[in-house]
Amino acid sequence: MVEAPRNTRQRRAVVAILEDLDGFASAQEIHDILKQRGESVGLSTVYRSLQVLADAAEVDALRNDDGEVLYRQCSAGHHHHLVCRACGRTVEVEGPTVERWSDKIADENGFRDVSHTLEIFGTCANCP
Amino acid sequence: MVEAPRNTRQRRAVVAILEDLDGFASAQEIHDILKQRGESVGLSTVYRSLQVLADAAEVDALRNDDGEVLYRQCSAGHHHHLVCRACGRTVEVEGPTVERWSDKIADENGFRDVSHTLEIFGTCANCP
DNA sequence: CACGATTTGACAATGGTTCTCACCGTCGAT
DNA sequence: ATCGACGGTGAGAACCATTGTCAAATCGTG
Repeated sequence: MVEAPRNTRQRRAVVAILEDLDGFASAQEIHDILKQRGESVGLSTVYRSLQVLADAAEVDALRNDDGEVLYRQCSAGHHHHLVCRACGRTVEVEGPTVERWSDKIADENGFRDVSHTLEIFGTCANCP
Repeated sequence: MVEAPRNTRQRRAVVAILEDLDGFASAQEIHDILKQRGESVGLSTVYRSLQVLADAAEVDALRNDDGEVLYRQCSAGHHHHLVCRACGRTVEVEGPTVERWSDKIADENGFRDVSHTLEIFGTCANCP
């Protein structure tokens, strides 16, 4: 039997931020926002909470060009992201064609247990 | 007029390693291999050489799950990778459909300066 | 060869992330 | 309601890939 995670102020605060945010944000950004709101949470705790949430697939995680990990609360199910490099605004997109294509490629080359990563980056209309 | 890069022992050594290697390798791994071969090259120099090569699109770079950057000598032109999780064997693949799809998605959402990352992971026929 | 600009490399610095560990808070049991 | 075991917290240190520094070595042209 697995222990249920405890319901702490800190974890609730992190989840609340993720619910408010539109796009992807780094752990450090979330930490800063919490501080601004006066709901200070230790940086370690922010990292830990995000890891737990990501492991539970309650948030999506990806790396930007700088190698930073960004987190975002997303809808369930397999999807990809169109992410603004400047402001992090994110559009969830589906690509059934891509899924089929990647499965076919893998099959043709004798690969099994196939997964893939696909993210699209750009600058959104609101950013310079 | 841009200066041509100099032809130094160190840079030749790094390129030679990349030619020998089949799959992706990190800067640190390449540095270690150089040391083993007795062709010691400073770590900074390995990083710089790889950056230069990556900027010139002579090698491809991608990040593994741990955030390390991996490098590999690849054929010219835009392509993606089908990588074996177990042995690292890599197959270069093209996906013109995917390119068009991602451009279309980005355009429909008003994003510009679009780039994308796409890698396929699986277990190859030689691996259990 | 000589010279100047580039490159190198030992080392320090950076920065995101993880670890440590003593203290705290939660929550099931009493 | 309160207890107590144990997971959670947080300040700071540690970690580690990568980048910056700068004096000394090297390349290649004149």
